Amino acid sequence: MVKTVFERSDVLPLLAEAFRELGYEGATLSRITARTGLGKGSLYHFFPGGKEEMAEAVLDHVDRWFITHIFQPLEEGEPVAAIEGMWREVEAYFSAGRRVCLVGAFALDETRDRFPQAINRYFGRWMTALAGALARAGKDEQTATQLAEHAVLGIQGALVLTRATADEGLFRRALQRLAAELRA
Amino acid sequence: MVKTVFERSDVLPLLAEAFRELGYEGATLSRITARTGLGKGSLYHFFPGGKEEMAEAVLDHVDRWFITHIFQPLEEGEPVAAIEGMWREVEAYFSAGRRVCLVGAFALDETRDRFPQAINRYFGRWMTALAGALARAGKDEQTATQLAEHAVLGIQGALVLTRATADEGLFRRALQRLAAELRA
DNA sequence: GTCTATAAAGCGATAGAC
DNA sequence: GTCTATCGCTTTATAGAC
Repeated sequence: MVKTVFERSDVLPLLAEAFRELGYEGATLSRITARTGLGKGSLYHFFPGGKEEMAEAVLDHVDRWFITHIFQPLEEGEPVAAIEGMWREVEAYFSAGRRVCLVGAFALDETRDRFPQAINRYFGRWMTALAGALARAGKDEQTATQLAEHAVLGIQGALVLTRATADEGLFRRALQRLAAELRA
Repeated sequence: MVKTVFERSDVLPLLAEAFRELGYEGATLSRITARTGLGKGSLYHFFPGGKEEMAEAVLDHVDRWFITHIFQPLEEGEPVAAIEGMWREVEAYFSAGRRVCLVGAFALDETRDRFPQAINRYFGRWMTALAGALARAGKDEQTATQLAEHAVLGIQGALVLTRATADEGLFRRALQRLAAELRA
């Protein structure tokens, strides 16, 4: 008999994908088991707190990815290059709109009330980091803040609409338009 | 004993609110019962197809509201006034971002695959109607289409971000910015 | 670390009295 | 049209063998 042994870090991406596609309520343990290949025993071994701890770990995992690839470059790097890099990373990460934003999806329904700090922190840091980069790139504070809000909001909207219409071109077009608005 | 008697049309708004706040999976029959005040017997009397028929009826109910208050004015009315009216109606309907878009929420997770036509039709008609109004207001076809996409996407993104950050000012600011972009 | 078996609770749905 | 009782199934979670 073949028995594959996982580490916690191997499970997180699969778990994240399950929550993204199914939502918190829709991601039942049996479906998670089917997608990850791990039995309940293993899942509860890694996440003794059950489903809620799984979602917490996934939110943290996503947050760390964004800190490394998006937030820190915006906060510390050369602003114009960091902003252009952000658009590339976003398009790749969300797979041209086929993939949904886990944090945005959690925000929409009652799942938000389970993880309010994580959700608020993610979007707050994204907007603050982007506004900071825009300010360093020469925008005045108020314009920078408003543009950052506009850009992050536009990404979320593009994800909703891409999934709703199944038009992948929409996501690409939206990102290009948003990027242009930040350059202007 | 007091027994309140409902009609199907009385139930729909309550049902819509439940699906909006809880999502399709999160809206269990017991929670629906608690929110509507109707027992399962009554619910199944009105919706013999069960939960799926309830959601279908709610989607249809929402669609009809938008047709009356947003789509038809955009399609048939004086374009500039209709577009300004749309912003007012949207701000009121979504209650300054406290209320979520049912169709957008359904689009994000696997619920989309239950009601793909309804979801696609809603956003498609919204964008087409708005693009038409923009064209009649003087924009060239391509600009009109792109602006319409941009506006509808922006509304959805504003809803996600408003719920995520609990900042109601964000929704108002976003609508004002989007309205200005359509006027320009 | 993985699995299977099992518990208790909740799920959507149905039946039938009123 | 409303209610309660109940069905069969799935849910999250636990226990214990390996």
